[in-house]
Amino acid sequence: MAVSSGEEKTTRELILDEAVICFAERGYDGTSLNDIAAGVGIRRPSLLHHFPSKESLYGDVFEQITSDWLQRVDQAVAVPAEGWEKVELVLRAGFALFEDHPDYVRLMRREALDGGIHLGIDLASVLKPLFEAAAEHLQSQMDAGILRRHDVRHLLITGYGAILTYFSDAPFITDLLNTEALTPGAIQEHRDSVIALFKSALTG
Amino acid sequence: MAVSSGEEKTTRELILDEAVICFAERGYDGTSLNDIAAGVGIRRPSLLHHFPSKESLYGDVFEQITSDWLQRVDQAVAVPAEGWEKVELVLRAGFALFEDHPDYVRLMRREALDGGIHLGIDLASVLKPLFEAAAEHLQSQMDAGILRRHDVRHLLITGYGAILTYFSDAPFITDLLNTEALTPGAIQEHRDSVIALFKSALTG
DNA sequence: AGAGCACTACCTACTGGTAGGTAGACACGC
DNA sequence: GCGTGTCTACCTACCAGTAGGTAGTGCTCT
Repeated sequence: MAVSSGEEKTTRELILDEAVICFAERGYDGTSLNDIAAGVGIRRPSLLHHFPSKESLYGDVFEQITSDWLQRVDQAVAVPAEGWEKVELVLRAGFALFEDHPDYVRLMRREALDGGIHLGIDLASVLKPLFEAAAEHLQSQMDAGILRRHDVRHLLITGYGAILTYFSDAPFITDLLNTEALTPGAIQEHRDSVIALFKSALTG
Repeated sequence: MAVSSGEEKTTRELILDEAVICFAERGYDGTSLNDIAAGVGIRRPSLLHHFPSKESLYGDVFEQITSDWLQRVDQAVAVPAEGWEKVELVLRAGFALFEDHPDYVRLMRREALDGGIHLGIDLASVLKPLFEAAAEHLQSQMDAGILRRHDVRHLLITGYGAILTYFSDAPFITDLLNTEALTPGAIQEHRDSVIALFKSALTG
């Protein structure tokens, strides 16, 4: 074959990509190694040449996702802003992140659904520092009178639920709205709706 | 055995109860008929004497849940009230329903996650009439100037996500809050937080 | 006797994982 | 140049274990 101008993905990367899709779509138990291997175009034993076990493959998938995730959250949080503007920026960043990676969302949701710890993965320990940082920031803004008072932790959980659900339950919401939920336009509508809701609660 | 004073549950009912727990906890693929049978205290073939297949058992579980659900929703909606009061009543009814049956919530969430249609179950078609009725009611209240204007459908989806998530992701949220999420006190706190959020958006 | 219910024993299909082998790429001493 | 050894990446064939489901037996209660 002629030398390609673009870089080629390694088989390992192809497996990880396919695994994300399968695990997000059908869950850990609903996905067989045969499914993933077939998606890549190899046999199961060849897949197990790259990953020692199904569990370790799942662990690697999860690690990749969380690192992508945390990286983008850090970027979003680093933007200098105050009060409601900052909250809106973070909300928008959350929507942008999920819009780019709807599969990640469904996988995270499945993990949250299966409990704090599943296959050695402790979702809460990864997200807790972010949660606490956000809570303390919001609380200080409320104490300073910049934002209206609320129970910050429950407010954050409500925000988490409101955003995550739209993406994780997208197929269901598509049926409910009679519109494809994951089109940029539909996402934008929901985003603006959520932002308006929180704005009315936190400002004024 | 001596005649018990209370009525005894049939084996079929015991199986359904155990199946709800197992399917909610570990999902359809993660639950084996052996798990359910063991929980009831019988063997798998005995279970299959009462239900022709795993799929039909799941279907019956789901049907029981949705009928319980719709019944209680009808009760809640029937209460005469107007404007914000009505909204608050429905929100409270939703929390009460989920608090009584946290397993139902996780099962529904798994169903929503697996897509609108899974094993012949069409979740959206069951919930859509409710969704539409709620949307039209809210819209008419907004048109009459009783409630502040919002995109009602997106608002409803946000409410759905905010309430459902707290229960479906309870184990995860327990870790996040350092408090058992499903205690009456914790649920009440979250309920009040959600109600305050929507009140600030819909009134004033 | 017959219906209902639970049992043991068994089936096939498929799971994650292993064993062993092969084809090609690369480096080496001669 | 050329064999030799080693490495990677894939394959087929197979393993033990478990899944859902079936057949047939026997107990118990009416």
